[in-house]
Amino acid sequence: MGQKLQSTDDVLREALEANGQRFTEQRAAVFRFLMSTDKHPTADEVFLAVRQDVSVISLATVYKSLETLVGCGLAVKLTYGDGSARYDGRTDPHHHARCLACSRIFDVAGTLPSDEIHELHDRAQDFHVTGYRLELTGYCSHCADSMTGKERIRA
Amino acid sequence: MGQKLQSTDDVLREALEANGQRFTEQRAAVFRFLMSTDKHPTADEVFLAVRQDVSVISLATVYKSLETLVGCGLAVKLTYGDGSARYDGRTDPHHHARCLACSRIFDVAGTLPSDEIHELHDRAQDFHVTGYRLELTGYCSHCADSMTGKERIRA
DNA sequence: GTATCTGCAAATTTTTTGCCAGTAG
DNA sequence: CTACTGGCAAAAAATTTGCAGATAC
Repeated sequence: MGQKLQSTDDVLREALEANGQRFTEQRAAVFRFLMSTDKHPTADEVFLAVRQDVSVISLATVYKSLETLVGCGLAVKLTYGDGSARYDGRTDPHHHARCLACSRIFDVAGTLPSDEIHELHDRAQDFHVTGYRLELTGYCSHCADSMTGKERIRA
Repeated sequence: MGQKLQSTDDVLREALEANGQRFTEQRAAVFRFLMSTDKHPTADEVFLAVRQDVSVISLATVYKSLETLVGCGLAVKLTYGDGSARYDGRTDPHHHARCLACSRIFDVAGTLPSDEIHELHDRAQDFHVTGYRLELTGYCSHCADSMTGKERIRA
């Protein structure tokens, strides 16, 4: 709770200033929550969690703050076409695994080996690659257990 | 153009029947259009294109048809959190590259080498992997050309 | 002091749904 | 025949926006 060397708030303040934006309590609360969870919350979930932390914040501000964080490279927006976008506060390289049954998203450590990344750069001719995103699909252990095995056909 | 052995319609009919669904002219038109383009159209774009082909079809039906195709494994739904979902009729394994400037999506041939896929399976402990999706981000040649080089910072 | 940010409510955009008539099998 | 589909228009869900007052710097 106290101030450490380079607290979460400091990281945010620095990133915001680098992008010519101001540090506000609302943005800090959103950022703190994102950093504190390995869930991948929707804007609405962030809103519900953060409103307990900060007395007042509106959903619109949460949307704006999240967009600001993404713009500063402090968060990543994930979409799956099933309802709402999700936000990930982890900025170190990692992958995601999404359960096709319960839609939860799990982190998977690691990155592709650099030679594979080079290979991809080469294959994407005429395209200047700056990043990539890898998502596994399948079934989490919980959902896999509660299945007979017959429904697990569609990838 | 004419009917070959195993026409596009036949493929569709077969897939639909396998999933206990009926073959209809609307679904066929949507499917034909999806197969005929390497763009990655939104539902609305499919609607606009298909309504010229088939005399009457409604946007709601396009949505329903696309969802049916996805359910039969004949199309893939892609979302990027910037507006609408996009649909891809190519079902052979390939990757996508998305331009951060113009939002267009390009196909990138190939798959990950199988040892890398095994590696991913292993790393995603307790998760039954059935598939994956790899997306490159960056700038297409057209957008890269029209940039000074300074704006190309954010990945 | 001033440009930027927040909150509110209204607007937009995208997608889904209910219901009746039409049609595939 | 009968259940599944399509069309329509209305609803729902998610996200964005305009503006006035508050706030960071």
